[in-house]
Amino acid sequence: MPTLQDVAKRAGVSTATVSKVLSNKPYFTEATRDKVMRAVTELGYVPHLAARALSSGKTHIIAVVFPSLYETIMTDPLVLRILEGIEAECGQRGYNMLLSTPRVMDRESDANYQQLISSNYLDGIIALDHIPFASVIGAAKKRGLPAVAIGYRDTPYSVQSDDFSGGMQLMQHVAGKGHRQIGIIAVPNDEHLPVQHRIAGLQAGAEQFGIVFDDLPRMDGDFSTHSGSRAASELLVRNPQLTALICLNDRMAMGAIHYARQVGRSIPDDLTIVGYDDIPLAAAFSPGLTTIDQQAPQLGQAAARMLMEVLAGKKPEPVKLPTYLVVRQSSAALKLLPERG
Amino acid sequence: MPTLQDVAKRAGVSTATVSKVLSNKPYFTEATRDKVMRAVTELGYVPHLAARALSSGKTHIIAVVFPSLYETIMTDPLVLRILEGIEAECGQRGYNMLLSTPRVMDRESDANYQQLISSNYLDGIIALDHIPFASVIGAAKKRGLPAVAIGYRDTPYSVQSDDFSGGMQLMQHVAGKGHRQIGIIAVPNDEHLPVQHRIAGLQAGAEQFGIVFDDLPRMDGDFSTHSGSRAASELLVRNPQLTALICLNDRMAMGAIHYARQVGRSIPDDLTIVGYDDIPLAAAFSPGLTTIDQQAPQLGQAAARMLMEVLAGKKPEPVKLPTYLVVRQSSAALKLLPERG
DNA sequence: CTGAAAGCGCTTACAG
DNA sequence: CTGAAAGCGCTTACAG
Repeated sequence: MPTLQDVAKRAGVSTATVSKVLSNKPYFTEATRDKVMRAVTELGYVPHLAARALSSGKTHIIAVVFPSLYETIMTDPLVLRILEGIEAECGQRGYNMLLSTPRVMDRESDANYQQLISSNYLDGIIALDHIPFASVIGAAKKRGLPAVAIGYRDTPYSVQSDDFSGGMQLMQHVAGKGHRQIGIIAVPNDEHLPVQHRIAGLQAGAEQFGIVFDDLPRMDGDFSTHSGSRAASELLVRNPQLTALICLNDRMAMGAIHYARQVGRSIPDDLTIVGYDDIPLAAAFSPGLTTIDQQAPQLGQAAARMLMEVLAGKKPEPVKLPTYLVVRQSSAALKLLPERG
Repeated sequence: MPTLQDVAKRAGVSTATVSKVLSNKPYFTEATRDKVMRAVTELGYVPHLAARALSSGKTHIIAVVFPSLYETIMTDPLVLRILEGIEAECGQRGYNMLLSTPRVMDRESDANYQQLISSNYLDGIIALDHIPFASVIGAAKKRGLPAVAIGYRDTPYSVQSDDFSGGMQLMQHVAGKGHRQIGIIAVPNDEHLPVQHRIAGLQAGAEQFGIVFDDLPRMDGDFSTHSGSRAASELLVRNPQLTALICLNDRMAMGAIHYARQVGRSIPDDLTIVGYDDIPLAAAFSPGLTTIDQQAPQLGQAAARMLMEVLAGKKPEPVKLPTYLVVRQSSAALKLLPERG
């Protein structure tokens, strides 16, 4: 492989000059540039990134960190959509993304992560920092690594989805359809920061309709479809009067629908079920899932863009992205049942 | 940040010795090792990976390459599952994964990719090399970069799913249920190598049942749910006699089911629909989707393991992973309709 | 506008 | 078993 020295020799200039031309530093004449560029193409020269990294301190690699608590984060379709947004932005700017998925309960995995952020391999990180008791951004900050959090972490640079509004929109939709007997399927508050905000939003929405939120039955899962089925089962068995279930992600909603159908409930005639996230399959599900679009790709893109600004020495403002209610077929107005007796 | 020199000074040895201890080269005394390790922990030393890369030629980074033809590859749940397998293996071995998603029809994106594989940044690559006319592995081989293909590319190192058997299992299941009027929803053969093998498998399966495969109506989509709906619509409008649809991925199958229900067909009573892949949501879908489990995580893991062997100087044999039929509720035996007239 | 030279932080023969 | 020294391929003040 040809080196920068080879290029310099061929172009008849110094390595310093080649370096400056390649990194577009001022100033050199057009003639020099031409000579250099010709040599570059003739030789098929490609910069040695490790060498460049060592001498410049810049690697053009950013890490995308998706910590996981129990199951691997890779089963979550939302992750892919966020990645998509990050990738789009990084690709354009010539940055590469390194994927890191530390399991926060696993000492070895965590040690790997600590190594990585101290290794001078990374120009910065973007972290989906959702787990309350295990901040992945904190460690990066301590090392002085530029970092952007997707979430509610207390860092200078963060992008958030407006989970509070999302929760409120969801409750307003369901309560607005006349439902009062509403079951909540969430995850434990202390495991997921955005869920805390969604719950607060649900609560605010409930108040508007005179519903006492704390009286609504709630069952927590772990975001998996399976846990959604299980939670739905427990809720419905204990509270047969429920006419609607609000699930705080789409996969649990799909699991809930699956269960409800198995026991003969028809969605939405018998039971309204709504989700959160608007993953790609929410539209294809039958019935189509009413849910909250939390703009996952835009979230990723905003985070990447923010990190690029930080790397450029700017001080970008925090970003909060709006959420949108997407109404499909899994929710319907409450049917007035004939009075009993 | 402390350097290796600092460690050497503190431990009272040379940098060469520290380097050897850290990389576990023979030979040094236990006493030396202790001195060095103590200095390492006292100083909180972490190796500078770019420096190490420059002098050793090893980066401990491998690229995972998912080329995409049209839409971003990131919408495919299968991708995440393959990544999961690769990640599991790499994490254990101390390798980091760089994600690269070149759009093969986009010159700039492709140029980025070419740069990356020539940049000395990568110890090797794993590529999902499914697009017939655009080999992503070829470029890597030319650069002498160790590479493992997931797919049918003609390279020394590859792992494949047994798509032929998968196709055959699917057809055997459907034809075995008595269906003869079967519609096929695929993607164009010249866009996806595994699909060519699945089609061949379908054909072989059909023959066993005396079905002339080429007479079966076929409609191609692009793997998206939406295209599945559209393909189902075209097939069913033109061929109302169809009693089963075989779709070559789960997302198109879900789209097909969605459409079929909208026009009043009941699945599976009225129409059998099967998919391929067994993505996580296939089980939660209603009805549960009959499909082929192509062992995506294992595919990724096998590829990563194979690459590690190549990097260790071995010459691993190609791997072909079996497929499994997963029977759920979307397929049923053909009902004998009352004779006409 | 251009170049000589030092230096980034490691690893690796080589000699002892 | 240990160390001195060269070298990996760039970038960056600095001088001119």
